[in-house]
Amino acid sequence: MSIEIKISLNNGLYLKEPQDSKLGRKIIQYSIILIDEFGFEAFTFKKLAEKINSTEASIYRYFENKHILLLFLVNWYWEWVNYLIRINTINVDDPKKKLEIIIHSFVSASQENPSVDYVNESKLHNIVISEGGKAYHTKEVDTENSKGFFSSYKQLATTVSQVISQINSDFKYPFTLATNLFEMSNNNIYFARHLPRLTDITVEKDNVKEVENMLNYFANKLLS
Amino acid sequence: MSIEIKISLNNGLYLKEPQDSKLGRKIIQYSIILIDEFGFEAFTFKKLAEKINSTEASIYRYFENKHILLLFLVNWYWEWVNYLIRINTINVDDPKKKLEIIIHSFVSASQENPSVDYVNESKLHNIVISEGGKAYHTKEVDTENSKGFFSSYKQLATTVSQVISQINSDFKYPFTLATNLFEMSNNNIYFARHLPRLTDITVEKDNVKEVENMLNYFANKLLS
DNA sequence: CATAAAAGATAGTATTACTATTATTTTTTG
DNA sequence: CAAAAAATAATAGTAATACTATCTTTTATG
Repeated sequence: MSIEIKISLNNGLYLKEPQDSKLGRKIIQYSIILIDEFGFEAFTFKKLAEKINSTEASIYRYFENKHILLLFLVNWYWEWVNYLIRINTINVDDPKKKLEIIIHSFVSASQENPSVDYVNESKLHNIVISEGGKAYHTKEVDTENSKGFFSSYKQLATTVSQVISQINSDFKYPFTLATNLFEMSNNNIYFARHLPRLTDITVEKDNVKEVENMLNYFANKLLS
Repeated sequence: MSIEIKISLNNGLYLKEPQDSKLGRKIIQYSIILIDEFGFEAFTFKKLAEKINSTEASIYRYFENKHILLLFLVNWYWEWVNYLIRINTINVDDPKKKLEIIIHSFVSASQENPSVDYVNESKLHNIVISEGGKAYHTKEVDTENSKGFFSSYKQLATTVSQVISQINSDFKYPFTLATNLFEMSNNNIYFARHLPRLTDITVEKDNVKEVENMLNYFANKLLS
């Protein structure tokens, strides 16, 4: 026996709930592995089908197309970070301490005792870092937004913005700072790995301590 | 007679210099229009060829594929911003004033008296806002980086980081702040237009004054 | 065990992202 | 200005992608 958490997502993100069947969970599990390995552009349902010994048609019964699948994964990640923040800030009253926990969740959600066996949180974090922006940088962003496909990100931004306002109620840009801390975290990890001349920080292996320090410094300075 | 500026880019970005021929310039001009209109994913060389009454094969003589063409356009934009900063900060000694000019260039490079007739700077800025990240979020980033395909962005980051260090030589994150001001500018304009709950600012028409104020506030606070 | 639902097998289509070849037009330059 | 060279256009073709449709087999459930 074990405690299971199931992250529930906007039901427009799938045609059939993938978390409720064996095949569905395999689609999630191996899409993460393949997108991480080949990148989103080179990832296809055909390759995924081969990998899991299934067929393209079967995958299409779960997800409309690979873009919606990416949205599903990115939403899963946003919900996961939301969840981590919630449980790790229980009984924490000091908003400054809360923001530290939030920042810690941003940089290393991947290392937080993974509890869903079909999701490799570390690889999923890498996907969010490398491909996450593609989830909302499309021509369909407005229709998708109206269907609620970004509500988990908004929820995250709202939670963080509230903590920011608790720290400094005069601060004029709580949402901007909230999303920026998240984007900056992913961006600077990416830059450190691939375009190091665009950042000051270094990331060795999965040691993101420098990013965490940097984000804390920015947040403290801006809210002082 | 008129003064012409020609922005020269890394020659790995094209097979044949498009700025030197009529067809090449049409490719640049209409690819900007079409990518802005349809988005990068739906943009194809076939559609572009039809639009300019040419053929796919002819376009392929200039650019290896549409991804390299996007890189070309984004690099053109980076160089353009570099150029704007250079000319607008001549004879400006105060680094704080310089940074204000830099921020102004980030938010409204599009409105700065365009001088290359085959480039619609406003649409190009929209492409950078909506699709710019895709230029470096690919599996080929490391090879492309080694070919110098991101040197214009690095150049921009270096210039800005130097001004930042002039303002406050103790500031530990000049590159991070430099790239972040740029990314934050584009990101928040995008959010204001499509996902307004993720930002505090509003952008009406092309009035990006609020973004400019916000970036100045962030920069001043961080460097004080 | 009957029935429905899920998954697999197979086939097929339109579009995309190219490459190759030849013909025609435009530009260069001697 | 004519010849040669270069650029472009026209056409055709291929492999892969992103699907859709249909039918059969397997698995779950009451």
